[in-house]
Amino acid sequence: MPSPYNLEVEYNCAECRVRAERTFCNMSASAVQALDTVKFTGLYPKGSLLFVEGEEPRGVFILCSGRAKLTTSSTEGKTLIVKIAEPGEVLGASATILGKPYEVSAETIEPSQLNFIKREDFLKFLNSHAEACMHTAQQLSEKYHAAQREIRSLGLSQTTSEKLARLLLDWCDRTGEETARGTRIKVLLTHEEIAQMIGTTRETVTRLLSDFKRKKIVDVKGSSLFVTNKPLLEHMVSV
Amino acid sequence: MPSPYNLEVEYNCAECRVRAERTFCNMSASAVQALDTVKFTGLYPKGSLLFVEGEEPRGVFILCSGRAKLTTSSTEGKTLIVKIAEPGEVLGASATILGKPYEVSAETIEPSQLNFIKREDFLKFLNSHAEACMHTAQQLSEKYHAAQREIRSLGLSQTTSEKLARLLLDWCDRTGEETARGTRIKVLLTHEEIAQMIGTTRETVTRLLSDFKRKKIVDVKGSSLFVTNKPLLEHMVSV
DNA sequence: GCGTGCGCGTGATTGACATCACACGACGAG
DNA sequence: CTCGTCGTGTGATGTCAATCACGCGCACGC
Repeated sequence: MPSPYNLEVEYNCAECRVRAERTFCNMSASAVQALDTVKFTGLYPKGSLLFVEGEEPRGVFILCSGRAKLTTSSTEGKTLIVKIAEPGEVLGASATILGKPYEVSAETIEPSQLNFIKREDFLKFLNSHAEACMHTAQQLSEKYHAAQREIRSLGLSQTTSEKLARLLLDWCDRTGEETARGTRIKVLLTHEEIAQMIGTTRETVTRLLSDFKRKKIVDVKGSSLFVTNKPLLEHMVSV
Repeated sequence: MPSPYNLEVEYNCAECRVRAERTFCNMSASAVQALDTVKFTGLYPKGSLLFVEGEEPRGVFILCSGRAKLTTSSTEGKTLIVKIAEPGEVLGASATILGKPYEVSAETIEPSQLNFIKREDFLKFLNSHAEACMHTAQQLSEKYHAAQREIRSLGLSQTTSEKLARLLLDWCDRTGEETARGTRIKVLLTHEEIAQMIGTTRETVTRLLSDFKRKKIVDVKGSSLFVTNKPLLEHMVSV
């Protein structure tokens, strides 16, 4: 029976078919079994707030399917999208481990399946399963690497067009699909959100995209964006 | 006998007096003993390059004393100082764990004592000592948190003066010393390096500091900088 | 001593981007 | 159908900071 969100729901980690592909979940049978006893599986519609920046850590969310945006906001209401989390990522791990407030907010941008683990349970789990702890360290390392890339991008590139170019290339690598007309990426973010990803304003994104279109670098058809001249994009990205 | 760098050198982790204060090193006697057998202790003068961005990970450095700057550079030679690492931090851990190239370069900015552990030895150590793995996860969480703060600072604050203000406040918290004339911080970085920390140019840093002096927010005496009006600085920082 | 390099201070100029402002189509709710 | 809302396109204007350019003091070597 299909779920209300057209998602295959897997309530049992032990039977999850994609487990082996996931840094964290790829564990021995006994560890997975232990995981199954403490987790709470949930389906979340698009727009669900998982946790909010500054809140005390309740626990971690394992993103089984779907995607979530991690954001941080200034007191003036300006928002920065730090990262788009993909399936397999563990959200809120660092705050949970340190016992410090969540440093970002997490919100699903697609219908998503998540496994929630309470803080104490998660810590106990890590302490009793060495491999889980190792995998968590790997997850954290990956997150740290991604954060470093973000820092590079924000701090080293002076021009906004460069940041946008890098974002598009990133999307090509991550979710791009090669077609005769170039690499296709499905843009499910608004210009406003794109602006929040690269730390600029909505208007600038609109203008830059028009510019890219005029220069025949990209081509927009509905929610699809074709990157027709990837070399030129790459050339714009010095960092 | 004093070392050539006026540092107390501790070649034996088991006898290290500050071990308990360090996230990573604060381990059981047996684990510390194991650590002692695989580490290489070294004294490094100011300006030593520990590892370089892009290089294959040889292993990790535990910063026992001194400080190091972590940098990343663009192909055009522009450099960003990502972080100033303080004693107790483990450098290169994420790259070593993932087996991916170092994502930053590390260079000592003071004479420093470091313990080096080869990659295989470090991974073995983590696998055989659960608590070490846990502490590494904590270290990585802290690094990730710090990176998030950096991202906030770079991405959310539009004006450069705000970034500089935040940096100064950061230094007040970290190494500040309260005096009758305000909080004193010792600036061992050049304007150029400060610029690289907040992603701007040397000239702008000079101008902003003059500006702050004119506004009686700070006062510079040699390599000491007095923050005389901290509330005003805090007011500039909205993020 | 004198050069040489380095860190700092400032001016002039320019370009990129934020900001404000408005218009237009799409789409859902009533 | 009509009205609001939302995402998008685009112009006008101002401002902040990058860039270039130069001078100045200070330390260090020979």
